[in-house]
Amino acid sequence: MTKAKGANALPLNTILPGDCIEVMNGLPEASVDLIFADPPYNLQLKGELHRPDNSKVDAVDDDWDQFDTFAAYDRFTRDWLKAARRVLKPNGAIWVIGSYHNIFRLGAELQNQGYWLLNDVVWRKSNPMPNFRGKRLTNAHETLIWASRSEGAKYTFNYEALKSLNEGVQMRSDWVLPICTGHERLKDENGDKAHPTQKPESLLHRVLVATTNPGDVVLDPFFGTGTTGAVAKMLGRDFIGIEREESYRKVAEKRLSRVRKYDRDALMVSASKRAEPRVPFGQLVERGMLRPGEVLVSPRGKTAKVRADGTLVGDAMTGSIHQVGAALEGAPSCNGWTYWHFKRDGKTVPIDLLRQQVRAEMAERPN
Amino acid sequence: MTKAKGANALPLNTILPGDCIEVMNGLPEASVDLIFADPPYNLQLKGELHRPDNSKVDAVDDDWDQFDTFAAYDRFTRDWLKAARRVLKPNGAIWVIGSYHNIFRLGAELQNQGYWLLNDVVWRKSNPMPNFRGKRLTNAHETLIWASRSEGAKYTFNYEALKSLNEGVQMRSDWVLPICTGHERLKDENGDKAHPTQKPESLLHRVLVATTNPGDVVLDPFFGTGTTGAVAKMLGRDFIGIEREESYRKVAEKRLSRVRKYDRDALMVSASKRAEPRVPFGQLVERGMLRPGEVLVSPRGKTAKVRADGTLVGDAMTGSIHQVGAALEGAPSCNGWTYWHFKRDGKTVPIDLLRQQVRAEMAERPN
DNA sequence: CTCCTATATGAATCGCGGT
DNA sequence: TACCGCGATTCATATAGGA
Repeated sequence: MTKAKGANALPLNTILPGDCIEVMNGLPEASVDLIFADPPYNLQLKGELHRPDNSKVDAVDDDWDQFDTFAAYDRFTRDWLKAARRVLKPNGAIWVIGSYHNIFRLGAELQNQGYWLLNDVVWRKSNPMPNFRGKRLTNAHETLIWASRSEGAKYTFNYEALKSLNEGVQMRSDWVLPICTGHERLKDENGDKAHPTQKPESLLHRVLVATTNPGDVVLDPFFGTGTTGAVAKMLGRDFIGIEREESYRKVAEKRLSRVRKYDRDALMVSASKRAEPRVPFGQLVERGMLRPGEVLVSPRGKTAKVRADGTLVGDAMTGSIHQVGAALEGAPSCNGWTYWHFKRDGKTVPIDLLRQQVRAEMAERPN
Repeated sequence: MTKAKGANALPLNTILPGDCIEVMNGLPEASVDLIFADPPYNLQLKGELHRPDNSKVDAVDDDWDQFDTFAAYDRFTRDWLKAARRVLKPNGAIWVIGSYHNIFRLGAELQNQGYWLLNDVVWRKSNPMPNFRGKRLTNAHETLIWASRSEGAKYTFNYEALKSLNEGVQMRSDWVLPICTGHERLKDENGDKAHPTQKPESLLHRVLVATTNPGDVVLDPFFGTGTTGAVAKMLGRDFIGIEREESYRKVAEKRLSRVRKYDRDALMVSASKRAEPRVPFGQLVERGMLRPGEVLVSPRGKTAKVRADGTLVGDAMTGSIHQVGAALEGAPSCNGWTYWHFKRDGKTVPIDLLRQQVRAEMAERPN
C-alpha cells in the first residue's frame, strides 16, 4: 500500500511501533496533511515522563507532587507537539482531543508553538457516564481543538460537506454524538474492553470529512485500537499510526484488515462553489447570451447597460458587474452574478443562470 | 447593606472602581465565598467583517481587550488569579468564562496556582452568530471552568437544586442557554448596546444556584454592567463588583437599583423548553447506520446512492434526501424520510425508522 | 387585536489567485 | 511581496411596522 519509495518513503497504512516522538522525528518533514491526536493524560503516563535534567520520574517518588506532574506533562506535550509540527505540511492541520484534566495545557502549548487555533469543538456525549456521587456536574463532553500549522495557512475545510451533514444548516462547534459502545467497542480475549478510551467512528468520520480530502495522509501518534486508521481507510484517506503498546497494535491490525473502503463516488462530497471554473462575464456577451446595449436590473430596480467588452455602464459609473453593483448599493463589495438580472419572456432572471449554462457546456466539452 | 464594620469591613453590594488586582489586594484575605470572572478574551481581530447582506459586524475592538503577546496576557492572568486566590475563603471556589482564544491559558494557570478543577462547563448558545464566510465551524459555545481554591476543599454544590432545574435529571456539563438580547440587553443613551459582551442572567442564575448559598459573598472582578450583581441580589446573595470603566459602573448602578426578587421568574424560562430533537440525515451515515455507497430505493423503484456527507446521488442530480426525491418525482417538494427506503435482511424499510431509533436513544437520556 | 413581513444583530482570531 | 479584482458568504431571535 505504500506509495513512495526510497529512504524517505512514507510508511503509509501501517502501524509503527515505539515512542511517538522518536518515530515522528524519523519521518520526513512536511509530509503529512492532518494529525489526529488523543494523547494520554492519566497516571499511566508517569512511566514516560522525564524531569528537566532528563532523569526519569518515578511514579512512587516522594517528590512526585502536583507541580512535578504538570511540569512533566507540559514537557511531554511540548515535545510531541513539536515533533508533530515538523512532519506537518505547511498547510497541514491538527486535531487534539482531551478533557479538563489536560485540554488547557494542550491548547496553551499549541498556541505557544505557533499553531493557529481555528475552532474548539465540544463533543457532547449523548450517553455519558453519570456522576454517581452527586458531587459535581455530569461530565458529559470532551473538547477537541482544531488548529492549522501556522497563522495564514490554507487549511482544508469542506464547508459544504459539513453543511450537508447537518441538513443544510452550517455546522456548529458543538457535536452531539454517542460514545463508543456495542459492536463497535473492541473487546480483548477476556471479553473486556480492549482500550479504555476508544473513540467512536462517527467522531472521526466528521473530523476527516471536514478537514481532509481523499488521498490525504492522516497521522495518529496515539493510535490505540486504530479508530483513526479505520475511518481513514473507509474514507479513502491514507493513514500512519504510531502505538507503543503491542496489545493495542494487535487489536488495531485485526480491526484494520476487516475494514473496507467505500465506493469512489460515495466519497465525493458536496463541493464548494469556489472550486467551480471561473467564467468571465464578457463570455456571456461574446456568446450572444446577452446583447451589448441590453439593460440589466437589480432587485431594487436599479439599472445598468451591457457593453461589448463585458463591462456595465451604470449611473455615473462604469466597470465590472461587481464594481457597478457595489457602487450602486454603496456596499464594500457585491456579487454581480446574483445581483444583476435580465428579462426573457417577461420573466426576470439572475445572470448567474447564464453562467450555470456555460459551466454545464464546459462540463460536456471540457477543453 | 454592608454587614461587617471596622478597617477590614467588606464593601458588600457595591461596585469598587479601579484595577481589579489592586482592589482585590486591598480586600481582606479569605473573605469571599465565590468568584465569577469574565476577563478579557484577547481576541485578535484584524480587519472588518461583513455579513452576506453587506452590513458590518460590530466587533469587540475595545482597548481593554488588547494584549500585545501571549506572554503579556499570561502575566495579567497570573496576577489577577493570584489576587483572587488570596481573597477566597479556604472552601471557596471560582468560575471563569472564556473562548478558545483565552480559555486554555486560563485553565492552565488555574492549575498552576493550585486551584482544583471541578468541571469545565460548556455554554451552548442556542442563537450564536454564524460564521459568515464559511471558513470555519460556527463558534456556538463558550467555556466556563469551575474550580475550588485547592484540592480537598469542601466546595459548595447544590446537587438537588440543579437536578430540579433540569426536570429531575442530573445536570450535565453542557448548558443550552440563549445569548443576551432583547429587553435584557442594556442600552446606552444612544440606544446602542452598553457593553459588548453582556452575559445572560440565566447563565449566572445557574452558576449561583449551583455553587452558592443565600448570604454568601460573590465577587466579580470584571463586573461590566453587573449581571453577576443583579442575579446575586435576586437570589439573596451579597456581591462585590470591581470595574475599571466609569461608563460601565454607571449602567450597572442603575441596573442594580431596579433589581427586584420577582425578576427571578424570568430566569427559569430557558431551562424548560425542549423541542423535538432534529436528526440530520448525515448523522445516520456518520453513525454507521447507513454506509456511504449504499443504495436507497423509492416506492416506485427509483434509486440513489448515499455519499459520505449525507447527500444523495440520483440520476443526474445530487442533493439532500428531500431534494433528490423531489427532482425524481418532478414534485415541488418531497419528504425524503418517508420517500427513501433501504434493505435489511431482504426487507425494504423506510429510512425514517433509523431516525426514530436515534430519537429513541436521545430520549432515554435527555439533555 | 392578530398576523405577516421586513429589518436588525450577536465575544469573530471569517479569501484567493493572478500579476 | 503587495496590490487588485473577482465573487462567495448567515442562523436564531427580537422588534417594528404594516395589513
